[in-house]
Amino acid sequence: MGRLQSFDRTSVVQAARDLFWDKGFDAASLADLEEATGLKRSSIYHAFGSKRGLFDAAVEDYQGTVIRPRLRILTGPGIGRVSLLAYFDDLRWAVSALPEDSPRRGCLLVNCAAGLAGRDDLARQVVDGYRSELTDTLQDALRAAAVAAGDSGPDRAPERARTLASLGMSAMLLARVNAAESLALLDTATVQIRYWFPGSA
Amino acid sequence: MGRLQSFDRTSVVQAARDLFWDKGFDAASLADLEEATGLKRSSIYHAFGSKRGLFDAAVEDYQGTVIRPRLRILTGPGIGRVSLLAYFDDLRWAVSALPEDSPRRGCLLVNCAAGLAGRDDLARQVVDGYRSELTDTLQDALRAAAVAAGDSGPDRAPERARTLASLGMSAMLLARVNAAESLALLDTATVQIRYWFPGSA
DNA sequence: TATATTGTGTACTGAGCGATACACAAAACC
DNA sequence: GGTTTTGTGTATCGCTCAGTACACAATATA
Repeated sequence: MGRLQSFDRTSVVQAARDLFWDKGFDAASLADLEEATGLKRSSIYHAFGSKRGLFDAAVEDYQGTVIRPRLRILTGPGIGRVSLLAYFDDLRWAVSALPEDSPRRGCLLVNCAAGLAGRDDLARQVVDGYRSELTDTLQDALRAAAVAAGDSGPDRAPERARTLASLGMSAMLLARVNAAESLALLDTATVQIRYWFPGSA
Repeated sequence: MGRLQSFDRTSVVQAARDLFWDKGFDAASLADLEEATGLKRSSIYHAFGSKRGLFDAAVEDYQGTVIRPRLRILTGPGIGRVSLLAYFDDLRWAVSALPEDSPRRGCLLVNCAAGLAGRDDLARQVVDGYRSELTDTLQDALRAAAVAAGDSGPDRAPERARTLASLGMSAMLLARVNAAESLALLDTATVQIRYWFPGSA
């Protein structure tokens, strides 16, 4: 054995994550990453191998700490109408709670879709995995809501799931361009859900 | 007077446009631009002032040759249900007609939203202008369709316009990640339109 | 044809990039 | 405590970037 790591890996990865979230992979320089993480580049390269290695770790953290907890709302208690509304409410909170210039505006993976994913197969797979997981989870919740509402008509869940996923992704896309319109898109999602599944609230 | 420009400005701008469309502002280098346009950098700087100047010219061309002609479908003959379906049909054609590795996949402005627009106010304004023009135009067509259908209920045009704009933008976002899913989103839009305004086709 | 004006080609600049070499520091094991 | 193993700091690498200096080419005007 030898010397031990003197930094907390998680907090370093999350500092890098926030920087990538803010500026994207290309625009985040190693100098920026040194400043954000407090590490010298030798330590970064020793621990993560490359800028890309650190980015991949940041994406993994993002999935674990941002994406999955959010998706869990959809599958959690009240799966169906309630969980769908809670999901978009959570998204709405995330967009409106952050200051206009917060580094965490929007979605790291959505930004990635328009950038890295255009020329990097791995990034493309990650983004598409997120998309399909979101759509599938929305679809399950929509089916549960339809069952609870006694809806016995044709299965509209696939197209409704695509519509809701689309509203969520667009809202993330617009979060850094026009926060008010981003919120309007999320409100549109809840309006749709209430329209499909009329209820008390 | 002096020597005359020996190149066709429009074709140069469009070559640059396609490169920016493909790689984005940052990833498109001046060496790439020289190769794509056939111009040496002295000529580029003489004619456009800077890389950004060429980019702005490219965006302007993009709006004039891609965005506006497409929006004109929505306001043109058959405004309402027909024009809405034609619009998404045109978008669908654009996504499916291009080869998997075409430089023109997706939308220059949508890519810009996740990249440049995050740190550049001018780019942000252009992107938001596009968004609002798209939404407004969709809303007009939706109102026309509602009138034609004799729909006298509450005005659902605003939320429907947001939903359709969202589907269009998401489809552009996903065009480079998963073309099949991009098409599925566009199909979802036409399904919605047909659902809102039942008709013969 | 002489001159003024403008476009083009070549060669280069300084700055910033990701990545690395290597000496040194520190902790676990014998 | 000496040795081995591993983390950290400094200094720098080679490269690419956007942008520029300047000579030369070409054409409209006088």
